[in-house]
Amino acid sequence: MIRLLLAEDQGMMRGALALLLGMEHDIEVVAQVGRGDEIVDAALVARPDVALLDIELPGRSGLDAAADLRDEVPDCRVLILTTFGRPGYLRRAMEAGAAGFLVKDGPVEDLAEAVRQVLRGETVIDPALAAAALSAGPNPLTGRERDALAASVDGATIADIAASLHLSESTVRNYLSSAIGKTGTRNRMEAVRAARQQGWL
Amino acid sequence: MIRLLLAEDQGMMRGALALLLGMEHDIEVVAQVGRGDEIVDAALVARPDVALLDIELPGRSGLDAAADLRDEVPDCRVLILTTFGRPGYLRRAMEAGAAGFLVKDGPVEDLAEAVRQVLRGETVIDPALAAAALSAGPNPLTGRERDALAASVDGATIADIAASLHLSESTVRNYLSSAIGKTGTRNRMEAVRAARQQGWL
DNA sequence: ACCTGGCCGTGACAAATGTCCCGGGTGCCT
DNA sequence: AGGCACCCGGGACATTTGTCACGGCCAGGT
Repeated sequence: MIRLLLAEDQGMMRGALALLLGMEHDIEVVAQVGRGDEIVDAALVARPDVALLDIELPGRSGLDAAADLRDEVPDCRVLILTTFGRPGYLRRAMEAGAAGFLVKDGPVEDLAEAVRQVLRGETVIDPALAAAALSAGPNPLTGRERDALAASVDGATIADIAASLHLSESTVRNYLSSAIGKTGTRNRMEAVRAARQQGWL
Repeated sequence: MIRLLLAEDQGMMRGALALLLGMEHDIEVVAQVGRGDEIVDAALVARPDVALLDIELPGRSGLDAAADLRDEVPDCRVLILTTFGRPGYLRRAMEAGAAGFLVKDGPVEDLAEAVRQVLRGETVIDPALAAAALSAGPNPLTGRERDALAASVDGATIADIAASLHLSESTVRNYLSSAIGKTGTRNRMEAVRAARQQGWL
């Protein structure tokens, strides 16, 4: 029996996946969580063989949780399941030690098979996505540029960002200008969008 | 047997829901589509008793499709299933003649029961959401203010918006300024965010 | 010891944005 | 006929944003 942990914030999706995977004769869902910061605790208790993690989770990113699992529950293989096949996500997932990366498009039938593959030690990745990730190159943004961009979502003003990062307004504008340049965009909003698209952020 | 049409863009979610609902003894999934502009055609062919529609769909909004169905396939009851329980969405769903409104949180078990309820002529709505929709009041934005806001997502400049709406830049700025005032925000981005949050847009 | 790159800041400037006036036109309701 | 709301535009103005040039600090690599 493959012991599976399932982390997904949308209740209906989580329930549906749990039911479907539980119907497989060789899979048993031993833990379900809806928040990223509950993953490690649940894994320590339930001792799953495979963790199926969404990326966008409240509390803690599934990618960060994957890195945590590698340290704290090394026997557990990680399979990332996400809505967005962003190159940067895939790259970060691999760096965090994930064994597989699936997007929520594509048929459900693949899911159980992917779980079995990662347990056999194989790596499962959509080939097209892998190519995109390689061709896109790594994240060119520095840490602070990322911070500034991330803080500027939802229409925060320069003053807001400066306050939230404890920086001067001039500095923030320099970082943002730099990020706009690196993303090849015309303003904050486009830069945020572009960075999101790539999975930087 | 309840004949069901399922419209949902995320392949895995669609597949999972189809399998789960198909396992119910009294439900048969007679059509699955992944785009909003395929809903009416599919319904005309499959003649479902109930249509389970996501809102955010490529091609055409599930809310618009619900209005279409009321006109073209009036026997078919509409049940809206959405990620975001936004007051404006609920309001628009009701105006489009939907018989029910579910959010994708909450247990899958409710789903089949909700389908049966709408078929019996009952209306299914989360009470808390209904209260929020009533207390929020109707959409205060005029048609053009909505257009201008919608066109300003993703960092379009005033010039871009003016071009895409065939308006002068002055006009666009006036509309945006008005929308910013009505939403009680400080700039475009906040206004867009606030309007989205409410389900205006 | 030097160079590089990230980090943090200032000042000045041009461009974009948001606000407040104003005008005219239309259609709808009373 | 008047009032009202929406549509469309112009002009002036203050504010915000984005760019550029320029400092200094610190860590790492050669």
